[in-house]
Amino acid sequence: MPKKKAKPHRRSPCPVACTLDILGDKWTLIVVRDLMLGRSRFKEFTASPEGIPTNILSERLARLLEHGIVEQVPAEAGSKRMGYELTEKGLALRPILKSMVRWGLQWEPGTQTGMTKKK
Amino acid sequence: MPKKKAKPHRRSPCPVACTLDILGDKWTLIVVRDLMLGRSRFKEFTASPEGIPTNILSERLARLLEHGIVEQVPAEAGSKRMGYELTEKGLALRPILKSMVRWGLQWEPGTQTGMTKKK
DNA sequence: ATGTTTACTTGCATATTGCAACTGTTTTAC
DNA sequence: GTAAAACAGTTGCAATATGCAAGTAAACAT
Repeated sequence: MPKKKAKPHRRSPCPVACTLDILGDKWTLIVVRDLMLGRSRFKEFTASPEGIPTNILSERLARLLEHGIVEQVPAEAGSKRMGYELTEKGLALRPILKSMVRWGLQWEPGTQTGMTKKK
Repeated sequence: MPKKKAKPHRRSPCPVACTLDILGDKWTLIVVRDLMLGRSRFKEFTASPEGIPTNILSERLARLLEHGIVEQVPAEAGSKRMGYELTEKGLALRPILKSMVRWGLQWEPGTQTGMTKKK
């Protein structure tokens, strides 16, 4: 077997459950956040302060590709190396991220924005 | 040791990361969804179509209590049994849930609301 | 051509999940 | 009041996922 079949497991038709089937873990939305901030290369994601392990990053990017949330594009014009960027479906996650930012800032003391500057 | 110290582990001061430290898994927001729909008893949560295992539910409710997202109230007036309900902090999660509902409905075919009726 | 950076993969120890069975209370029925 | 049923979990264990370090191969820079 060259490839394992993707799990078509959807726990229920509830849109919340379905969204969590795709994004419901500790790391996926961190990657999406970085993508929203303009990161696109593998190395850039690993450089974020949360320190995502490379095997996890690799697996999450593959899943996001599979679900059409990110796509691969040449990292630089004419380069063979690839970067990742959000599709329209991925960009549509912005309200979720935004509401999480608001909730965190309001209810979890010590949180703050701006430590994940682009450079 | 009567009790294990709660993990004060916050991966970074980012509000997204912090929110995910608390809610970032497959089940927690399902429980919050049920609480928003008016569920409050242990049995009611296990009755949802996703079928949360009882040990997971137990652990998640404990964590939500710990973070002040839910509180315990007598299930019925004068009853010894307790139910759970959202605090103000918990109710403040509504925008997150709402944006997940919207995203799921728009981008994941086959999702629908209304299958989790109160009774 | 050689060395460095990038983008991963692999192996393995540890932690988390999921399942089923079991336990102690509380409530309901008689 | 007593017995049975329902409720709210806990416990044990197998399966899966995570986290870490080390390794590898292609791309790029010199």
